[in-house]
Amino acid sequence: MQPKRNTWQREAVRATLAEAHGFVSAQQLHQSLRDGGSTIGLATVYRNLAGLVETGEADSLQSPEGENLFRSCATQGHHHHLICRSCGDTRELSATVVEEWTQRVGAEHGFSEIEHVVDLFGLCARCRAARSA
Amino acid sequence: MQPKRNTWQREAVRATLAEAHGFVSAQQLHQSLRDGGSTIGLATVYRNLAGLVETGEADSLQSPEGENLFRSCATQGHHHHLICRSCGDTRELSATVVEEWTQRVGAEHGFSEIEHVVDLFGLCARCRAARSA
DNA sequence: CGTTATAGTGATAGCCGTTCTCATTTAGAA
DNA sequence: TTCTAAATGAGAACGGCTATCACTATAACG
Ligand SMILES: [Mn+2]
Ligand SMILES: [Mn+2]
Ligand SMILES: [Zn+2]
Ligand SMILES: [Zn+2]
Repeated sequence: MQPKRNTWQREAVRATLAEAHGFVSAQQLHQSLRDGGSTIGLATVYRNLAGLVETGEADSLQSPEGENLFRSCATQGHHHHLICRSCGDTRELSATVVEEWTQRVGAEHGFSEIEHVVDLFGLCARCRAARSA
Repeated sequence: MQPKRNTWQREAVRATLAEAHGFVSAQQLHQSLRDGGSTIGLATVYRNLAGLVETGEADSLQSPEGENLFRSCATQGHHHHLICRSCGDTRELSATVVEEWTQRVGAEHGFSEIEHVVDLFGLCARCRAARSA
């Protein structure tokens, strides 16, 4: 395995991702960085986000619209998310019942190498209040 | 609500979708139609697929690669899928435990209007056998 | 230290799935 | 049959993302 060099770009992506409240897109992150005066390129943001996902430092998921979103999660291992589709506020979830269900269903149908992505999108209490105001 | 006209294009999409074994993309469906001698346009395929999804005649989901896939499902109401990522073979699933978990987690965090998409991708027994052969 | 090999960067072109535009066609009511 | 607007389809446009490649700068090495 080739050594990973430490660049200020990667550190900037890491830091800005950590500051974000919820899941953000690569483009949003890039814009935040540029707004903060950085000259980082968009391709570099994509590359470093992919790298952070690979090492497990960041999580990624598809939005319902098909865009890839990223987050620096507190939980280390496999977990799920409850995400406010309005403000992006995110709660990390563990779901033993879902894991078990996945395994059982896969076995029942003779499937292996089951991949499951279970992320919930909803409207948080704060955003619901703001909407009805 | 404006009346829906019956076109041979819509019927062709419906029929070809019904013939497909598993989930297919709009482009795949378009290609199948053209291969069968149809002169239907790609935009029309997209439009009619969207229409069929709206009326519940077809299901749609995102592949892990982000492409939208469509299927004419036997089950009418809300359900989930177990899909072979190699041959596309699809099993329809009901998942009471997942529904309950979704509701409970949403309530616990004060979220409403929870949207959950739970589709499992795996490798079916037949494809697993073929791979090791 | 300075030198150097090369991983990393970034402007930009390209890719691919999807949607939009708009002139033309056609379903279906009258 | 006539008529109107829903539907179509070729192609342009869009948006997210990846590939390209000349250039930069990290960090190993002397
Ligand atoms: Mn899980
Ligand atoms: Mn469900
Ligand atoms: Zn919110
Ligand atoms: Zn299979």
